[in-house]
Amino acid sequence: MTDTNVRVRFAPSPTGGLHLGGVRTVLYNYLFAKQHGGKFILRIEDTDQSRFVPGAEEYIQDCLQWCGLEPDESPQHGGPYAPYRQSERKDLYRQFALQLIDQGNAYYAFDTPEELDAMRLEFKTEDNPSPTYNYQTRLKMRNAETLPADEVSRLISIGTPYVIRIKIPQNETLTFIDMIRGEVSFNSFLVDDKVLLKADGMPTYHLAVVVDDYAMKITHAFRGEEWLPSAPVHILLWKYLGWIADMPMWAHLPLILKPDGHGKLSKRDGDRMGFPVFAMNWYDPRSNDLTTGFRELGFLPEAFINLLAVLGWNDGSEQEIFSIDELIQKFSMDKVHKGGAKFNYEKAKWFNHEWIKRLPSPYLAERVKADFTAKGITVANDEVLVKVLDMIKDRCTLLTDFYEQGGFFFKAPATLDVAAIKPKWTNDKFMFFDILSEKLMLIEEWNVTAIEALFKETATEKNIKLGELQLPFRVMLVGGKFGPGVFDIAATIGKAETINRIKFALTLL
RNA sequence: GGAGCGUUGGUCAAGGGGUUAAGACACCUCCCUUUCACGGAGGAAUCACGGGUUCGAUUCCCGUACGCUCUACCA
Repeated sequence: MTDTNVRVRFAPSPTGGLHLGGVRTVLYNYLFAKQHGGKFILRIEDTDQSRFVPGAEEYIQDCLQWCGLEPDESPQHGGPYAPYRQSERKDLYRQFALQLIDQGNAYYAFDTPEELDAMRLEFKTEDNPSPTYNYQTRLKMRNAETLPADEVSRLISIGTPYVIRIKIPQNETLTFIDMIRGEVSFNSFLVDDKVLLKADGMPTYHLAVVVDDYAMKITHAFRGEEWLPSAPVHILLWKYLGWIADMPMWAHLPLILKPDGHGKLSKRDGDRMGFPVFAMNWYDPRSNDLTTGFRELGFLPEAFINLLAVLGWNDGSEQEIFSIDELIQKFSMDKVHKGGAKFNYEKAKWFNHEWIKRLPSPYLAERVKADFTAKGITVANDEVLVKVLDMIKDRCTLLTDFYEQGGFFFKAPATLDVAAIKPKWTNDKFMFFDILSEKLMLIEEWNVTAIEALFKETATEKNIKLGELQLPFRVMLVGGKFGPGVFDIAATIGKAETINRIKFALTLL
């Protein structure tokens, strides 16, 4: 399966946070490249200067790094086909637009935005609510198809703003093989004369993607399903530019849908329903909005990758948990679903839980420590932290849960759930714990068996059922009704701390 | 409106002419556990609808419905 010629790319435009669907596209690109021993390229499609957002490009690179999906060639690291930022390749595109004009496959157009609006309004009917610039309407517009040649030259020479549009043939069937959907075909009569080169001299996506995919020797192009309708434009471009033999294989990925209702999943849905949509925290410098990401919410990159991989793909077996290496080995585009999938946050969390359970605690400790520190807990001894993580892993779904589930090992609980024990509290129980704290003092070998034995022995002496005492003991040490075995907790926090917590609790009861 | 794409339990999905139509998440019941979890056992689908083709269709073909995407000098 090795084909070192394989070259794929992720080509985002740097306009904001990196969406789930974007990361999945990256992932599929990455898996495909690695599987074939090829190259994965990051190319920044920043041809729309009005949508430029400072920091967005760096943010994308950081996300890829966090996910472990680092490109072989990128703006940051360079590569044999640099530059990898379309704004820096600006001059390249014009010559091909001009070539298309020479060949009669494109033409100059001088219509102002207002004139275009007027056209759309004029031709708008009930049957055709969105008229396009096409073989019919172009005859009624101001362009090189309707103006005499000398007028066109004159307009250009006096600096009239113009665009270059592709001249779509009137009736041609355009077909290609999609790696996921099989044969897909379109008739050109419904395709419009897309702008190739904008008035500011920048190419549109359509021109740039074809020129760059060719220039960068891209062999396979994976993108979201929303691009399917513009495929015929791209096919025509590959053809007109004379590169059709080098056109990449395409795969149009199914969309990730809203959990409720229908439609593409958006950042808004996440805000609305309380789950992340972006890979990492994204701070928008224009609106001052901070959007929480999967990373900051406590997701492991391993789990994030895993859940994205199986959102629309599976290997046909019952396996659901895949490491990146397994994915590289097993991923295959023809097993990608055709239909979109609704995003399910509950299931997403389940994947994280599974990964927490599987990953070794020392590894987890590295990722949990910072959260502990930020929340005011200092871990003096890493070994203790690892031991604690071993004990509480099963009850942590997100990395941030470790604080809730394990904080009391390092710091006495700030509040005790006394309401949980008060109703059944008796003076005998008070006496029990009072005596217990004295006796615990005398234990020489502080370990689970010693503590448990002493606890039972004292309970028998006081003639109280063990079950009646364990819950209060737990609340004293933990603060609430949760956590691993009480005696394990006592053993871990140490003699002095255990006694202190009992004594303090007794003052509240 | 048009075009393209899609449609297996609430969700993710396996399967694909003859099956008891896998599995997972969520939910419910029970077991384990004198905490909370983990773990274990159960529980739900006339495979969107209508026509064909066929001895037989969830699976193939054609329609219909529904949904989504696109229909910008945005990607």
